[in-house]
Amino acid sequence: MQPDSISADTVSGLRRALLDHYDRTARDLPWRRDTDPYRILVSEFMLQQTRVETVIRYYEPWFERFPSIEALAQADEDEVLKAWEGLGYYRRARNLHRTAQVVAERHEGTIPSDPAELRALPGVGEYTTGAIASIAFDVPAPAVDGNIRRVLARLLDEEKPTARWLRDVAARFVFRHRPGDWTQALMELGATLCTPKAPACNACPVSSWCGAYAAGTVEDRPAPSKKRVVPSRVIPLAVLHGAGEVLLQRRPAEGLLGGLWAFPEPGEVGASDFAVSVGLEPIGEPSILPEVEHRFTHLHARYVPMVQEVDRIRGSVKAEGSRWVGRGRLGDTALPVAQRKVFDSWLKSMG
DNA sequence: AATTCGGGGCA
DNA sequence: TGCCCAGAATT
Repeated sequence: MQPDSISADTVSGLRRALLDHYDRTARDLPWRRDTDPYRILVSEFMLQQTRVETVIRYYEPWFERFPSIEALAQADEDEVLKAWEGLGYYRRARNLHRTAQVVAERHEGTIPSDPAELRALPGVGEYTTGAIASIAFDVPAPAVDGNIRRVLARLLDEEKPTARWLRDVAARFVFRHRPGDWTQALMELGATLCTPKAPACNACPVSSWCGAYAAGTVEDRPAPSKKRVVPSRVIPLAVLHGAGEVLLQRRPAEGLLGGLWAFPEPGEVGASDFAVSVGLEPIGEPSILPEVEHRFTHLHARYVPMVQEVDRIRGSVKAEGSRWVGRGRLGDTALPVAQRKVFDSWLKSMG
């Protein structure tokens, strides 16, 4: 169905029914307590491709560390990544940090309400622009996330909603009187009733306006994307330790787990040879810790930790961006989940 | 338009 | 195991 073929009566009836339902049943989420732009900004960054239940554990602690956007702008990147540890998509954390700095330097510390200025901030895309503008500032800007995409595709019985189509439909549906609540009402519907599988159409407040419901195609809207084969990779890790500490290395800023700390990946080289290559003197024979399997979205990794004790007195590391950490001395070292498992496994092996 | 970015929860 | 989640940036 084309966006411009939606009647005005349909739009207004649908909006009223959905907002009434939202007013009665909206979940009490931490970022719905107020519309402080900094709190909304942080919530939208954290919620990118991440479930509400996951974000809740990180949300309030974030503001204890970084109570204001100025505090965030002045924080060290290590501390920012540590607060983000385990949340994934770590570029978001670095972008949020940079956004805070841009706001401090170019907007006098005030988050802009203008969509064009929001869109120019690092890590703020089309969706986040509309979400922040509407929720924090009551600007009637459309926003389309995964939930809203599904809801709109079903309402208009559209099998393959393109980005253009979604923009047009969302813009047509924007509610000028309550832009933020409207954005959230659509997302809430997708998260609670209009779910990908087994949607609760019998409980849906807008089923009488739903094209897919009328056509009996709800489960097929939108059409599933074609699946890709996820490659598997064996990744050896060098667990070099001495004096009760183990060597970690900062990963490059770009690419997988960028900016986080991890065990070095020696490639084809053995653990003892690798130790020598970074200026360390091996002590005794290398050993192996249990494999750690980890499934990234686009990669299935099998980490093979190769342990090698080294001399901490006679040698010193030549590798860039490395640090020694021991039991309970991780400090602001942000470790990815799989690396944390290897670290804990090493601790256990040391007694 | 297609890829690359984490991690967790659930059928 | 497969799927998807309050997506953005890059190509």
